[in-house]
Amino acid sequence: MSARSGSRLAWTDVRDEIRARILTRAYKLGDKLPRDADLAAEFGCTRTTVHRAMNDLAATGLIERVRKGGTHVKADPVTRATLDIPITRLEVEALGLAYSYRLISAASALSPPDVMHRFGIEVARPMLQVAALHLADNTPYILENRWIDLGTCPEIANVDLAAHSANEWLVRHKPYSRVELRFGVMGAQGDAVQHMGAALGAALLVMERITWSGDDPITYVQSFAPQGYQIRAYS
Amino acid sequence: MSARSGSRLAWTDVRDEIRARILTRAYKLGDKLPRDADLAAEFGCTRTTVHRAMNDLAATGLIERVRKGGTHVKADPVTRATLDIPITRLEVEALGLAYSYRLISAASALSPPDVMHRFGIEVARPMLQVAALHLADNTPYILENRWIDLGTCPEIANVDLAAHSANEWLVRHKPYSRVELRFGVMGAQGDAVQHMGAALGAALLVMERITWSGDDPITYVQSFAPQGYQIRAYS
DNA sequence: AAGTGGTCTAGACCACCTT
DNA sequence: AGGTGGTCTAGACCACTTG
Repeated sequence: MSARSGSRLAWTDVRDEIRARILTRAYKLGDKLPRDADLAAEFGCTRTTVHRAMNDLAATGLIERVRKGGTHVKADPVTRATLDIPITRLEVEALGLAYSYRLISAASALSPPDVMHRFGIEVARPMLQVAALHLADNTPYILENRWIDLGTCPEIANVDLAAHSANEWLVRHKPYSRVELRFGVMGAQGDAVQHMGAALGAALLVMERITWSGDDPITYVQSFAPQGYQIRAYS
Repeated sequence: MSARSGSRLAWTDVRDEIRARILTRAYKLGDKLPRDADLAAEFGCTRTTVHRAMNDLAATGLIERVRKGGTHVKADPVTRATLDIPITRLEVEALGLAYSYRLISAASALSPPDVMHRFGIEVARPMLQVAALHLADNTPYILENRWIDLGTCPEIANVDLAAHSANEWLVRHKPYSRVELRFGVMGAQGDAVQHMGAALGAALLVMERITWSGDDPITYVQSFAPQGYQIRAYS
């Protein structure tokens, strides 16, 4: 146990000790762990403290907890990590590069089937479609093709999208309650070739972001980044 | 407030109410929120319950908490999401496809500088380099180029890597305490062309995974996936 | 039906950071 | 220096799910 003797036991100490037992295989994959109450007795702390430690381990995907079923070390561990995506302008500036932004087009239209599918809606809704290019030191950084729900977000119609990116405006003015991200890859074609100066077929990272406020669609963005762009996640 | 009248207030109700106030901009970006104790009084619950609700919101990146400084709605929100990456075999099988695996090469070597850099170590260590191909319905699914630390993980030398993928063996036998992931993109070349049957320059998703047990390196993998491969994250 | 984790209260003390 | 969030205890009740 890593707690300094004399000091009270912290929940992180309990967590680290349990994790250590799993790492050293004192508890093996699939094993059932003692009940919270028994661990609390062993560690000389409250069940609440053990509970918090176990909760943290469950959140990282190392263990699984089921009422009455008890706590088990996961038999098929998954690699779980957390991903932070800042506002694109801040991301560029954090790299020490000069940010600029160019509006390509903005037009109202009913949501096409693929966009409806992403949002999980059955009926087409009026949306604003915005294409824009983010640049770093005048080099294309991210090309985005975005759909914004005009029902959920009517204010966007009055925003000067040539001056402020929809990315930044939405993040600052329309907090979401749920988000889904998808990452993939494709060869450059069409707009990407035209606006990013990419060679036809050049490798592009494709990033899709879908956000909702409750069950209401906010925005769906398809972003394209050239080779060299990197996304980081950590545990 | 969404709690059924008569029932006790749950921490999720408090969280949802606070979140709703942020979404509706009753609390604006950058605003300071009331002290936990005041919110507890308003909601008629304990400070502990408010604390748990606020902690959850802080974990999703919506608010920021500082001792003595109080709780603020984040002024520069980030899109935060969680990513799960299963064992590759299970991922393929979950798609309803037939999984197979082919060992390409395995050889001991001292860690080269780029690998040391990924692990954040200064001194070269003996490692096992393993190249392997995962297939789905006999089509190349993921090509991986892996380095395994023989100091942290000597047992790997006795594993029949032609029969079991290092991916699965490590995940099952060497739980990590920390992981870092990176995603990028590149055009196919060298091994990718040779082993995946990719056209030269074809877009490939590059996924790097670095794991540690405490401060000890476990493995560094560079994985390549062809167009069509997709990674999902959610909040 | 019963056992296990999940949550809430009430109170206390602590640690950290801002003022 | 003082206020705020962070944590721990002790006890109770609840909810889910398994045997």
